[in-house]
Amino acid sequence: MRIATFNVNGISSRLPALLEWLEEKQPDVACLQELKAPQEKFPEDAIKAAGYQAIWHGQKSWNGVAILTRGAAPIEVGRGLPGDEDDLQSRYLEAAIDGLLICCLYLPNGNPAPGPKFDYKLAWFERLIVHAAKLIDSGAPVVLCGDFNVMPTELDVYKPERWVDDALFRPETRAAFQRLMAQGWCDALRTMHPGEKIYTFWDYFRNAYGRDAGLRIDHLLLSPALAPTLKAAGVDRDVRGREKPSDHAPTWIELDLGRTG
DNA sequence: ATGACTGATGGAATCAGA
Repeated sequence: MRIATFNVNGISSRLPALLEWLEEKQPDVACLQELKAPQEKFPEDAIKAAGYQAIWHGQKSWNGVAILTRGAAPIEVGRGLPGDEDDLQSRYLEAAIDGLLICCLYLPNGNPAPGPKFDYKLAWFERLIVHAAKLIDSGAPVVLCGDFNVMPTELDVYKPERWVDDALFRPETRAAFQRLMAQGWCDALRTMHPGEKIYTFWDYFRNAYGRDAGLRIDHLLLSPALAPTLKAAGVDRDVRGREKPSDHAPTWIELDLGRTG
């Protein structure tokens, strides 16, 4: 089973690129972030015509997440990250698919830091850590994936010294990510490619893609029950080099679910 | 160190992204 995460940076303007990629790679599951569209503006018909069923949580102007499936329909089990009734931002969606629990997230950017946006990022992170602990404890096969807006280590940044004060790389942010990982999650990309330079995002500024000035901020984390099924992982880098691209590239894993028994 | 680009909104200029 192939599962991908892709921050599309606006599903309306990215629709042609998204459909091209879906047709090409045919992932079984695609988690999307930054729809930047209200609930009623999700291009449901075009997605259906491409062979996918979808659930989504839209929001006007910003945020927005979706889960697409090619086989069985996604069964929604959660909308919005638990822990703060007043948080109205559309950043979390959870679905049961083929016996797996797929969690699609868009963690806040948090810049400028310090400041209220950074505080929101860290608070959101704490809620995620609490929720993720429950998922781990359940023993269920879980994929926790999306745009985490965190570079976990220096290897994940083209020029670490320039990012130390940035919300995506500050010590507090990296520490939060480490605490999440300490629950027992498997960072699929890093596990399959230890020590390798892998990026999932390149800024639109200054020809960042051409210079390979990238960041690894989109992640797929596997619960212990699923980690042994990991067969392959990668980034569809070329998608970032096409016409009207998102600033993120699709990032994916391949699971061999036959091995779960 | 910043924001050279891009998208959404709304119909120009501003916010947000990372």
